[in-house]
Amino acid sequence: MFNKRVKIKELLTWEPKEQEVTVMGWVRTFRNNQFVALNDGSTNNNLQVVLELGKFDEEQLKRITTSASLKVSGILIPSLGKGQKVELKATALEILGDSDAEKYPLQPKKHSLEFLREIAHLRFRTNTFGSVFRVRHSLAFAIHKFFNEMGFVYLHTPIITASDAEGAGEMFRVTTLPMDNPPRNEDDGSINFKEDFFGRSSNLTVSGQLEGELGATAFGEIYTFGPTFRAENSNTARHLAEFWMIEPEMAFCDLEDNMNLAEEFIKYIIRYAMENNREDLEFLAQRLVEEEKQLPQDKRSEMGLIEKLEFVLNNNFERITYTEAIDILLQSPAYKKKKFQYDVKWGIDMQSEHERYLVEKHFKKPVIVTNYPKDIKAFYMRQNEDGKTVAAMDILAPGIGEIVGGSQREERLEKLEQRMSEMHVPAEELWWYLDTRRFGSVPHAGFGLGFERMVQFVTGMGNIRDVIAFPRTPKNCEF
RNA sequence: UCCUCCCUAGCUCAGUUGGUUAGAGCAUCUGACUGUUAAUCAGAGGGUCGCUGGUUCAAGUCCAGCGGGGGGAGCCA
Repeated sequence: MFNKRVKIKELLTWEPKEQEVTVMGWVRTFRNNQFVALNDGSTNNNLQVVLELGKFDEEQLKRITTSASLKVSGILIPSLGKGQKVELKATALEILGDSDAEKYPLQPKKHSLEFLREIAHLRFRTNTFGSVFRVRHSLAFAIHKFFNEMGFVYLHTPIITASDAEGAGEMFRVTTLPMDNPPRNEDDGSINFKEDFFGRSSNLTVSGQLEGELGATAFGEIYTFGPTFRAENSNTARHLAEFWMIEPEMAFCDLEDNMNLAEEFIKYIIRYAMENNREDLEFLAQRLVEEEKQLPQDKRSEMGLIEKLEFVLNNNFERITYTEAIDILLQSPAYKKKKFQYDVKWGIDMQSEHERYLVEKHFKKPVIVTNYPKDIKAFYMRQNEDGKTVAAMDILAPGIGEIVGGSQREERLEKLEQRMSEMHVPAEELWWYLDTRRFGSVPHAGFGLGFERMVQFVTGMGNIRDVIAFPRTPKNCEF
C-alpha cells in the first residue's frame, strides 16, 4: 500500500491534529538515537520523525543511517522542540532499504559541487540538487504550458538526421557499420555509407530548426523541445555535448514579433518558477550568497538571485542593433583604456568580454542585439535592405552570455539560394527545406533557447554540468 | 583545442629551505548522554601523498611525461 503515503511537502502544511499518517523517505540525519530528519524529495524541508526511547528495537535503530529508506507510520503532533512546527510521533517503523554508513559517500555536511558531480547518481539527495532539479522541472513544465496557451503545436523533430548542412557545429556520427572494418568504395577507398543502416551517412541532430520551419509553414506556430548534440571539444562551464533546446518557429512573424515572443516567453517561465518554487529559489539564493562569500567584494553579484529574477520580470529587455552595440563598445571606458583583449570594430563577431561588458557593465540587464553583419551569421537569416546585415537577434543574459539565438528567416527563394551558394551550403541536400519557399512561402521567424543556460540563469548555478542530471562533456560519459 | 592553477584519509584542507613514525576538522566505528536541529562529550580505526619514470644518500616536497579536475579563452545554446 505504497500509495497511501503522504508527501512530506504536503504534510508540513497541515495543522497537527493527531492525524494518523504514513510517510516514506530517506534519512538525512539521525540525532540522539531519537530524531530522524526524513526527506522524500518533495521539498528540502525534512520531516522530524520522533522515535520514543525504548519503544523501538535497538538493532533496528542501528540500521537508521544516512540515506537509509524508511516507511514510518505515526501521529502528527505539534513539535515539542524548536525548529519545526510539526513532527511525527512514530508508532510503526519499517526499514525499506539499508544504507551502509561506511560506504555511503554523502555526509551531513557541505560538499563541493565538483565532488558531487563525480557522484551524480546520488547528488539528487542533496538540498542543492533537489532544488535545482525541481526548478528545472518547473521550467520545463512552464515551457509547455506557455506554448500550449499560445496555441503552438509541439513538434517532435528528429534526433537522427542525414543532413549535415546546418552548419551549427561538429556532429556525432550515427552508424551500425563495423568500426574495425567498414565497407569501402572500390574507387577511392572511402567508406561506403550505402551499406550503413540508413543507406547514407547520418548524425545526431544539432538543431531542429530546419524541420521546425516545415511545421511552422503548416501549423502557423510550432515549438520543439528536445535533446541536441554537438561534438565540439568545448570545455567550459556553459557547454555540453548533449543539451536540451527549445526552438519555436512562427509563420507570419517578423523580427519584432520574434523578440516580443522571446521576451514574453522568458518572463513567463521565470514567473512560473517564482510562483511555484519559491522555497527552492530562496534556498538557491542563500546558497549563492554563501558561495560568493569566498569571492572578493567586486566579484560578487550585485543582486541576490531572487532580486535578479524580479528585476528581469519588472524591466524590459534592452534592445539595440549590432551597430549600436559596437558604438557603445567603442565609446566605453573599457575600450579607451584598452581593457579589451580583442579589438572592436564593425564586422567583428563580438567576444565574450564585449558581450559581458554590454550586459553586465553597461546595461546591467538582458540585452537583445539585432541586425548582425551577414558574414558572421547563418545562411537562413533574412537579408536586410542595407545589403550588409541580417535580421538576427541574440539575447544576452548577465552571467550566462548568449541564452537565445534567433532570426527572421529568409523567405525569398532567390535570396536564400544565392546566400546558400555564397556560403557553400549544398542546396540539393536541402531540397525539402527550399520547398517551403517554393510553395506558399511566408515571412517567418524563430529562435533557439538553450534550456540548461536558462536553468543556470534561474538557479544561479555557475556550471552547466550542475543543472543537467547526467552531463555529457568531452571525456565524460559516466552514468 | 589553447592559457593557467590544482590533485595528500570517505570529504574539506595543512604539510616550512627535500630529512626520521605524513597531520587537523568533519564523516565512520565504539562508548557515554538523551527533546535533538549538520546534537554534544570521550576514545579508536582509517593513507600506494593521481599514475609512470627521473634527479638525490634521502622525494608528499624538485624535474619530465601521462591521466583527471577547476578557472579563463575559442566554438556556441
